Amino acid sequence: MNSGVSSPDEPSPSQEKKYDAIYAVVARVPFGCVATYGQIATYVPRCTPRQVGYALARLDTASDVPWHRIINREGRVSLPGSAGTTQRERLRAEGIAFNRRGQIDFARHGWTDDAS
DNA sequence: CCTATGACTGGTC
DNA sequence: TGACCAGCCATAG
Repeated sequence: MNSGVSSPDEPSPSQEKKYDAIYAVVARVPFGCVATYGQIATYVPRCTPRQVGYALARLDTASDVPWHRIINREGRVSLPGSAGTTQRERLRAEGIAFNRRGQIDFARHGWTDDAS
């Protein structure tokens, strides 16, 4: 029966599923490569870069998703504080190098979905 | 219900 | 390259 819960459209699972699409694309990024929020949003219909950033922000640093491979269009980490430092460390551990300005060269590590 | 903010992007100057 | 503006969706108060 009712159990006291109406659950008209159970929003909880629905939202998680939507984020799952974003995580799936992020997980598609190979080792030693990086992608931008817009790039991820491009692979997820009805999803905007804002949404991607929000989905990743809701993630945990110990998540199974390689969120550290996601950077902004400037080729730089957008995470504030220690979180950004941690991301740089991870990228560095994957063989990703930074420019003189601390930016990543997309021509060198820019991920392309040519394997789709 | 409305307003404000955010791990953003694209176009224009 | 950097600054400004508008669009986008979700979460928080």
